[in-house]
Formats: sequence, structure tokens, C-alpha cells
Amino acid sequence: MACFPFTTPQLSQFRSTKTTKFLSSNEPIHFTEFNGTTRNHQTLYKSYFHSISSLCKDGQIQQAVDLLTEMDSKNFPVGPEIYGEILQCCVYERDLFTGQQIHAQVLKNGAFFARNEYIETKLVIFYAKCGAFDVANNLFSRLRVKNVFSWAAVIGLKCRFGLNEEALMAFSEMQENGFFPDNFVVPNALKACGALQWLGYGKGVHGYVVKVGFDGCVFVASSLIDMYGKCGVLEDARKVFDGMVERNVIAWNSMIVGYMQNGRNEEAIGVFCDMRMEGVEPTRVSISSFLSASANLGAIDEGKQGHAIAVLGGLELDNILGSSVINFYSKLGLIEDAELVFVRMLVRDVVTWNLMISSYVQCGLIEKALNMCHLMRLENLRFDCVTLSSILTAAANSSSIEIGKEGHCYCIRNNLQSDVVVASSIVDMYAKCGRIDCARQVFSSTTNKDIILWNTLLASYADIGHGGEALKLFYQMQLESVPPNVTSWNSLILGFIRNHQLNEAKELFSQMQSLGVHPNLITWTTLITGLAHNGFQDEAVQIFQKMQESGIKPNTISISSVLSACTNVTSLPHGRAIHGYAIRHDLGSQISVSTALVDMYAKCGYLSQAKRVFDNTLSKELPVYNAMISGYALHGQAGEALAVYKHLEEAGIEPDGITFTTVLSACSHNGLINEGLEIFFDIVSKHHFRPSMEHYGCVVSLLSRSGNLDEAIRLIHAMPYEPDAYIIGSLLATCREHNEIELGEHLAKYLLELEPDNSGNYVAISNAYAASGRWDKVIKIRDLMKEKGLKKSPGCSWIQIGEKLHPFFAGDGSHPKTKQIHATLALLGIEMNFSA
DNA sequence: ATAGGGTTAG
Repeated sequence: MACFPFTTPQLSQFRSTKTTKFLSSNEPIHFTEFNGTTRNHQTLYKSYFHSISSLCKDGQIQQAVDLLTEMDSKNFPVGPEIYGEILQCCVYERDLFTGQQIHAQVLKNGAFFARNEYIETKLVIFYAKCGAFDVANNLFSRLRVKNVFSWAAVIGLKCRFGLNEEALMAFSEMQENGFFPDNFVVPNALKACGALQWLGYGKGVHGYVVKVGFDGCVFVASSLIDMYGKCGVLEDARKVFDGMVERNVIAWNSMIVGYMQNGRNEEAIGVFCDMRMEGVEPTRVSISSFLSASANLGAIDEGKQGHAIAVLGGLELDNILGSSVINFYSKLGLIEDAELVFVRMLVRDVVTWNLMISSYVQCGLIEKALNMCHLMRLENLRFDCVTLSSILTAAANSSSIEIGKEGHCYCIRNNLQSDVVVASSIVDMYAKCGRIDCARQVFSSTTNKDIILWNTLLASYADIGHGGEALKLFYQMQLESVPPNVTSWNSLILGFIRNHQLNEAKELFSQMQSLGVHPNLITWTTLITGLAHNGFQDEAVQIFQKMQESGIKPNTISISSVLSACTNVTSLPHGRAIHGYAIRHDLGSQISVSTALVDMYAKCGYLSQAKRVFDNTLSKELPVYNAMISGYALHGQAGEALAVYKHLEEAGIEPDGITFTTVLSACSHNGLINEGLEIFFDIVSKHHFRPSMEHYGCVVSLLSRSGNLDEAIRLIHAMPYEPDAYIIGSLLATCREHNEIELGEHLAKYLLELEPDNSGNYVAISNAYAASGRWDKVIKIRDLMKEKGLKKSPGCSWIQIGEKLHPFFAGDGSHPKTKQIHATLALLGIEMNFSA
């Protein structure tokens, strides 16, 4: 029998008026059932109740409990409403412990209380709100009389535990049992629909809302906007939003969030602006969503204004808003600003730290990232999945297997390796550290493989040119019901390109289209780069044009890629046209484009034009210097190459191995012995760089070309590498020029012992003989090769010039370079015959 | 009722 006049948790929304409302109501208080009730008792009871109520209202829960204990010790009868009041206070304070004490007292007082509908409902609500999942559900299932409020409590609980399906099942069940959902449960149901993206169910709830007239409730309307937003149906979200008579800031925020989370960042920013125009004060939610949208668009001015609005509005930088600001600055590469915000934040949680760590990793500042991890530990915060995936990415990008293994071990110890994102990072780390075997092992031991995990391994095989293995994986993923997406296809294509199987790559490209998978910018760029690097320059340019015809706009990477195909005089006009396109689309000053342009003009022999682009490049980075230096080196202008190298040093940019190789080879080809040696010494003493075999090779060739054969040989002995075929070959080449026949024979013998099956060595030896006019030896070497069944590397064949046989990088006529070579020789008036 | 971080392809 219900004995308490109101049992509405809804009234909790009007907490401050509740007790007065009760005391002024005319409803009877049913404590006549207690013995010896008198007028006096009633007054005293009322004053106890009033005191407990006020204490509860002020959150003085312990004092309220003390009064309750006092009543109990005086054997003063306690009515259900007092327990209810204290329980409600426990709900507010999320005080599970005290609530449990009250529950115990209720049980102690016997069946009247324990089986009181009001108290039972309150207990369900109490346990539900305190997140005691099992207790709340058990009590609920044992309720004799369920009502809208207890249903609402368990549905809300299931929602908070992310059990959205269960929540909706309960929502349906309550209706089947004849209860009509009120406007307090509906938002929970809608939230579950949004989380599950169950648009149909959500629309059903919307229908119900309209039917019973809840659509005027801002809570319900905001939830509808959120639900449609989460389901990606922004048009319907907008309709609800536009139809609202009165909008509160949450409705505005839901609309902004909806657009932002669906990648419609411009519209999110638009709604934010409308909101300000209407004079609605943005909250932290509005600003953090606005900042996310700005970050996604790279909208630097908007985002900075958002930060300013937050500051001016006096909004405290809590974890979430602070993280959004940091995210904005770091996504725009403004890492110093992100650091400033981070330092000024008063509280920092694991997300804030993770953001800084991943920002550093993305900027390649591995040391700083690891230092952040260290500081984070000092603040007693534990690494989570996100921290580890950033650390593993750092290890992958710097090929640091030691850090990678440490990260992997940490994951195993802390059970993080079952997270698919972490698993993908581990697989990628091992692959990028050259341990494809470990990558495969981790992949196999991961139970829940998602498409990204499959794609990670696929990309790993592709990267090392194992197209066949990639293809196997591609079939296997389909057998395991993971349909490949465009990224999978891209890796598959890349796998064959890396193995120089261009026809297979092109075949896959058309296959994917006939299967209805649309190539994206990356697919096209992969193909363009592959064609350009394998001698199919013209086709690369054609593919670039086809890409534009298919409506895909090139970005800086695809432009750089196609420019790398325009490196001969025939394709230069295309290159110039693309240069124009880049300028028209404001991409001409992008560093990667400038670099490609410098490279293109330099390779085509237009050095002054290359220099012009180089000089007009504002913030120069190492690659553009390297392109310029190698351009001069290629055309024998060692002096100019050295000048650019000096410029680079003055700019305070640290050269890399490629810089040294180009500048050393320029010196070597032009006999600039002093300059070359000086640079070689600088590599070690000034740049603290370990010279590679290539660097030694350049100096060996520099020394031997200038006649210092003894010095060259001494250097070979002194270097910390076993001499490779290239270095011996370069020495061999100069032996003939200096008539060092005996040394040459020695080197040739060494070369064949070193790699008896490398056809390149036979070519080098034969070239050396050709240089000294020993055509008989050239023929002998060719016969030796035939005897051993060795084939020349693709693109190299014997060319007969007059009576003389030369090994030549000319091919059998099918190689794309053939045409070029044909033209070059024709210019020299040389007629030629190719032989296989 | 609304808000923040990590993984794959050029």
C-alpha cells in the first residue's frame, strides 16, 4: 500500500522546493499505524522530519543520519519518508556507503519498510544512480510493483554502463507492461539509439514523442538532435532544431557537435556563429566542439578566436576544454602554443598528457614525447592504451626496436595488447623496425582483428615489396569475413609497385574499380609515383590527368609525385603546366612542391629556373637543399653545389646522409679533392655523423680519380665496412685509366669472389676492360656470364658500337629507357645493335 | 540532454 504522498524522483529536479512543498501540503502523513501516536508526537515527528530534510538539502548527510540514530535510540517511530529523504540525499551525494546503512536499517525494521513500494523504488534509484549495477538490477527484478520511475532508473543505469541494447530492450519492455515513458526516460532511450546508431528505433521514439506531446520539452528535443546527429542524419537533426520554439544552449551544442562529429566542420562553425549572433553565451561544450571543428579544418583564425572567447568568457580550462585547445594548437603544428596551454592548466588527466605525447610524436620530437611519459609517471598517472599506442608509433617512426620492445612488454604486463589499436601499433612498430616475423606473430595472436589490423600487416608486406604475401593476406581477410577497403587495395597495389611489377599493379587498379571500390587520392598517387619511378614517365602524367578527370583534386603530395615524372625534356612541358596549376591553387609555395619543382627543373637541365624556385622558397627545409645540390652535382657544377651546401650550413640546418653523398660525389666528379676531403672530415668532426659506405665510396673514387690510388686503398682498409661491389667497381674503373693493369686484375678477381652471381659485377669488369680497349676481355666476360647462366639486370644489355661490344644500360628494346638512349646515340651519329 | 586523446595506404 502506497503511503507516501509523492514518490516522484522527478521532484528531485526541484530539490530546493521539495521539503517545503511536502510540509505545506494537505496530504495526510500516515504514521497512525505506529503505536501511541499523539498530537505531541506528530509535532515532534514533523520537527525531526523538517530538520532531517534541511540537513539533507544542505548535503549534511552525516548530521541527518545522526538525527535518525537519535530517533531510533529514543524508540521514536521512523516513517518511510525519512528513509526516502536520506536515500535521496545519498543519490545526490553518490554516497553508496551511507545509503547501504539506510538500506540495512530498513531491512532491520521489518517487512513494512522493506516491502514499501516507495522505499523499494527509492532503493532501486539509489543503487542505480550510484552505479551499483547488480544490486540495482536484482532489486528491480524483485519489485512487486514496478513503476515509471524504477523503470527509468534501470534504463538509465544500463545506458551509463554502455549496455545500450539492454537499455532499449527494457524501454520496450516497460511499454509492453503498460507504462508510458515520461519525458525523463525518453532522453535515455534516445541516447542509446544514438550510441547504437539505430535510426529506425530512434525515429519510432520520435513518433511517440510527437504523439504524446513531449516535443516541446527542451530535454527531449536536444536528445533528438543528438540522436539524429549520432546516426549521421544531420538534416533531420536540423529539422528538430529549427522546429524548436525555445532553444537552450544544449540544443545549440548538440547541433554543433552533430555537424562536427560527421565531418561537417564548416556547418559546425556556422552554427556556433549563429548561436553567438543570437546572444547565446557559449559554454565549454560549445567551445571545445568549435575548436575540434577548427582543428579538423586547419582553421587557424577561427580556432584562435575560440580560445579567446573561452578566455574572455572566463571559462575555466578544465580537462576537456583544455584538451580541446591543446588539440587545436597541436593539430595546426603550433606545438609551442599547445605547450603554453598545457603548462597553465591546473588539472591534467591522462587525456591531457596523452595529447601532448602524441603531438610530440607527430612532430617527430621523440625525446620530448618520452620525457613527457616520464613526467606523467612522476604525477602518478598510469599509461593507458592511448599512451602506449603513441609510444609505439614513436618507436616505429624512429625504428627504435628497443623502445618498441619495451612498449610491447608494458602492454603484455598491463593487458593492453588486446586492444586492437594497440595491437595495430605493435604490428606496425615491428614491421617498421624490420621485424616482419614479429609483426606477423603479434598479428596472429590478436583475437579480434579489425580491418585496420589487417591493413597494417598488409601495408607491412607491401612496404618491403612482398606483393605475393600481401595478396595472400588480401584473400585470407575475405575468408575471415573482413571485406577489404580502399586502403587494403592501395597497399596491395603498392606491394607490386615496390617489386617493380607495374603491370600487376595496373591490373589490380582496374580490378578494384570493376569491383566497385573507388580509387582515392592515395591510390592514384601510389600509381603515379610507381610509374614515375619505374621509367613510365609519360604514363604517370596521363594517370595524373585521368585522376583530375575523375573529379579528384590533387594535393601537394600528388603534385610532387607527378612532377617527379617530368624529368626529361619531352615531359617538361607537362611539368611546367603542373607548376602553373600549383601556383593557381596556392600550392606553389608549399615546401614539398618547391622541392619537386627544383628537382624537376634541375634534372631537365634548367638550372637557373631551379635556382629561381629554390630562392623563392621561403622556409627552406633540408630536402629542397638536397634537390638543389644534387641538381648542380648532376650537371657537373660542383662549385655551385658547394655554394648551396655552405648556404645550408649557414642556415643552421643539419645535413643528412643524402646531402653528404651528393656533395661528395659532386666533388669527386669534378676532382675537387681538397673540398671533398674537407667535407668528409666535417661529417665526423662537425656533424658527428657516421659516414656510410656510400660516403667512403665517394671519397675512394675522389682519391682514385685524382691519381691517389694508394690513398684510396688505404681508406678502404681503414673504413669500418667490408668493401662492397660498388666501391671496388669504382676503384676498378680508375685502374684502367691509370694503367694499373695488375691492380685491376686483382680487383676484378676480388669482385667475382665477393659476389660470383651478381651480373652487375661482370658488367663493371667488362666496362673497365672496355675503357682500356681490351675488347677481347669484354667478350670473354660476356661468355663467362653466359656460361654461368647469368642474366643482366633489367635495363642493361650489350650494345655493339661498330666492332666493339659494350655492356650498356640500354635494354633489349622493351625497356622504357630504350627510346631515350636511342635518341642520345642518334644525336652522336652512332648506330647501334642490341643483343640480349 | 551536449564536450577532449591513440592504429593502416601515397
